Amino acid sequence: MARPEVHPPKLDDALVARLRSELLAWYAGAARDLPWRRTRDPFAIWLSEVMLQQTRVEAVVGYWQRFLDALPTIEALAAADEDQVLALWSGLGYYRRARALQAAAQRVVALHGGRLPADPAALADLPGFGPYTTGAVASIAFGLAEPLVDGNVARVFARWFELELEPHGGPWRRTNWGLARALLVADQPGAWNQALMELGATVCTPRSPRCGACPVASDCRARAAGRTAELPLPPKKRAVVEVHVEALLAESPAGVLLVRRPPGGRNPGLFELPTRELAAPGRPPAGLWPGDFGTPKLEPHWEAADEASPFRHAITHHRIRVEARRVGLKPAVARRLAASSAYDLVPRERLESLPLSGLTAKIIAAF
DNA sequence: AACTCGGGGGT
DNA sequence: ACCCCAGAGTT
Repeated sequence: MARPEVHPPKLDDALVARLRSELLAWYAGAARDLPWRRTRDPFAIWLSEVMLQQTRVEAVVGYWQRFLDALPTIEALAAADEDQVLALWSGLGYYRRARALQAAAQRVVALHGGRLPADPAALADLPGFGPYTTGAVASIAFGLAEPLVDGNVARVFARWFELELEPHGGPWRRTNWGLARALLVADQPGAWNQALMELGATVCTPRSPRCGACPVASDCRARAAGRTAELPLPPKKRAVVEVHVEALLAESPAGVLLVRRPPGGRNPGLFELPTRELAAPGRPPAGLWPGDFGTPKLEPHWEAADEASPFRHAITHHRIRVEARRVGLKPAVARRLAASSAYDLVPRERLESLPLSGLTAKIIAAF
C-alpha cells in the first residue's frame, strides 16, 4: 500500500516575505482584544496558555481573571492549597493541567527563584510545558525566536501549502514544526505566532473559512485548488463510550454529602456526588453507594427522593447519562457519615470553594 | 503511535 | 449532533 503522497512545500523567499508582511499587517489591525494580550507578566501569559490547552478562548476569559485575582504570582500559586487551585479550575476541565501548573510553579520557586526562566530548554523541563506551551511562553512572554504549532497553525499550513498529512503522525509533526520554524519572524516571534493562530481562529476556520477576509488568500494553494473544505484531512474518529451512572444529592440541614475522588484514576482529588455506575439505563447495580468506594451504605437512611430528568454530559469520547435524585438525610445519619473518612458534609455556601467537576456542579445547581 | 483526559462552546 | 479547541502525559 502506497503512502499518500506528501507535497513538501517550496518556500521561496518572495512567498515567505509576502506571507510575513501581509499577515503581520493584518494582525496589527485585526487582533482580538484578549485580556492576556494586555499584560507582559510572564506568569499571566503562562496561565493563559495552560488554560487555552484544548480549550476555546471563550471558555477561558472568565477563568483567567478570576485565577489571577486569587493567585496573582508564581509564589502565591506555589504556596496555595491544592484545593484552592482546583476550585479555581472547576468547570474548565482537564484538571491535570491545574496540578501541573502548580507543580511547575513550585519548581520555579525552588529552581529559578520564583521567576519563569527565559530559556526554552528550562521551560520544557517544567510540568505541563509540552512543545506548544514552551514555544508560546518563550515567544510571547520572552520574545525568544521559538516556533509553535497548535491546531490553528496546522490548519493554516495545511491550506496554505495544500498539505495532505495524516493528522498527528510523525510526518505531520515534522512538516508543521519545520514550517513554523522556517516562517518564524525572528525579531517579533510573539506577534508572528499569535498572528498565525489568530488567522486560524477567526478567518481560516475549520468550516466555512472566510477567505474573503484573508490577507494571504492569493497565496493559498488550497484556495486556488478549491480544496479549503477538504483540508486539513480529518482525524480518525474515536469510538464513543456510553456511560450510565446514578448520582445521589444527599442533603441534610448541615449540607450536601460529597465524596472525594481517590488519587489516580479520573479527576483525582475532586469532590463529586455519591455515584454508582449502572449496567444499563434504569438497571440498578448490586453495588453500594458510592459504588466506586465500597463505603457505608446509604440506601436505608434517606427519607424521600426527588427524581430529576437524566443529565446528559459529553466529555471527549464519553457520553455520560446521569440519573440523579435528591434525597433528604436525617441529621443523625448525616453526622455519622460525615464523621467517616469516606464522606464530607459540605454546606451549600462552601461549595464554590471546593474543587467540583463541571458535571457535579451542574447536578447540584439543578436541585 | 495510541490512548486518556468524566469539558465545553460554536456551528 | 457533531466538531474540535492556543495539548500534555502515560502506556
